[in-house]
Amino acid sequence: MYEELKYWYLRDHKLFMTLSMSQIKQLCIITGFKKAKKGDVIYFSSSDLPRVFLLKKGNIKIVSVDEDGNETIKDIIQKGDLFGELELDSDRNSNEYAKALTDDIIICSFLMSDFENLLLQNPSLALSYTKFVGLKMKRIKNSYANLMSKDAKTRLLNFLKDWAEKDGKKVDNRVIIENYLTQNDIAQIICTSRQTATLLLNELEENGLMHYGRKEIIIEDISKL
Amino acid sequence: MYEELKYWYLRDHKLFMTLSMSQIKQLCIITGFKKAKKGDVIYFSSSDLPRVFLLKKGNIKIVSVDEDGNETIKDIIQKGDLFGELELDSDRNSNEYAKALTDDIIICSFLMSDFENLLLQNPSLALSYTKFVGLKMKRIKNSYANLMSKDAKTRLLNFLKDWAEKDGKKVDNRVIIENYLTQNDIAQIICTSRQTATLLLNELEENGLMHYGRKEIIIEDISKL
DNA sequence: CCCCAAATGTAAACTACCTGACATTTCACT
DNA sequence: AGTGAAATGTCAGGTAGTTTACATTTGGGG
Repeated sequence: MYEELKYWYLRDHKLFMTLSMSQIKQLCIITGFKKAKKGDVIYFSSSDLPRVFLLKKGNIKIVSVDEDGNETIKDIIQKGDLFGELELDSDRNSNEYAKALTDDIIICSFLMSDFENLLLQNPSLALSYTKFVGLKMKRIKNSYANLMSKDAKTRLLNFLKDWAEKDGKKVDNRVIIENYLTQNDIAQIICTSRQTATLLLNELEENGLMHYGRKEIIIEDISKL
Repeated sequence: MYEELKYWYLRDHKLFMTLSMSQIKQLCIITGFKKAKKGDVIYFSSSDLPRVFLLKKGNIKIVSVDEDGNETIKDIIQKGDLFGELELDSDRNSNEYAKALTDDIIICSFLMSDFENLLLQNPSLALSYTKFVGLKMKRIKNSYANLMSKDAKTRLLNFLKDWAEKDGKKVDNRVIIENYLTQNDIAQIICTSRQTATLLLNELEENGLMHYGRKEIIIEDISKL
């Protein structure tokens, strides 16, 4: 039954819905089933075989450290997201690691080579996957354009709107987001200093546009952001 | 013979090398064969069916215009590059256009729907294509990290090294690049103002590290950049 | 060959943001 | 219940880079 559960976790993802049970079993996910809790550093053991990961529950951030020791948040992964070597082209020299942002993390994983084989046998899956990667690329390109040309305030606003849409519970125009990010995290995501982020958040608060709390974020009127 | 030429242009690309001639013909490239010269604005007729493009000769830039009218260079496309709706997911609302940077541009194109069908019939092509898109994504991610955390000077240096590697003729440590970018273009690519770019380029010139000319760029010692 | 628009050069004023340096608050854990 | 580390709040000083505003040079088209 426990075994079955693992397969189910994969099957549950819309990318894999069209696969038969035997095909899912091919992905040989036996070794790839992990739990973690808040603050845990999760992976990128460069010794290991390259893998693709699927986050079933919780939220994690992908952090990369450059030669100067600067930490950059590369990505926020949410429930249902695939991550890891999506490029299907492993170069493990990148200095990245993942960190759990919430308790109760569940991650499935499978070997890239198994996944590639499956793609070869299943063209429509390959096409879906290609579109999926493409979509991801499009998102990156957008946030990219956003970061470059706008000032910190606009970037924060855009990020909040984005977050609210992806993760918030909306009642009329009031949105409540379960918060798993510190102000420092937010600052890193929108590429500014912690101080500036704090300043801007407080400014929004004074204007009655939102409330930042450690547990949740309340946006009074999303349309006014 | 002219017809044959078109097929050849496609076949010549390593992504399509494994295809049979009949498969290539499936791509129905008849309508997609364009020439252009410097300064020409090339495409993104949103009325048209979504296409994938292949640049056979020359250099072009993809420019996007945001609501404030700011122009951002999204990409520089070089000979052999695929571009356009690589995401296989057309949303044509984006305000993008392509502009020829050199004379003597040759572009092939094919319909996305044809391409998708081909991918479905040819899983190994699908896999190659996915890897190809993945690689592109990785590059974008890198330049992204680069742009955010470094100052303008470092960004310029990185761009120059990159350019030299992709496009330069190297003799020992001396690299000559055929220049198709104005200083303004360079400024936009590294996300700074034209003035700053000019300043930095002249600084490099004074230090004897490189020479910027409208026709060519000479880097005296690439290892010293 | 000349002209003009585009590309390049230069400089001062201004500003958004970063850095560093704290004080204060919160919350997880003993 | 208390405490220490992490998160948040606040402020002054410094600066990289933008903006504005012009002057100069270049090269392609008539």
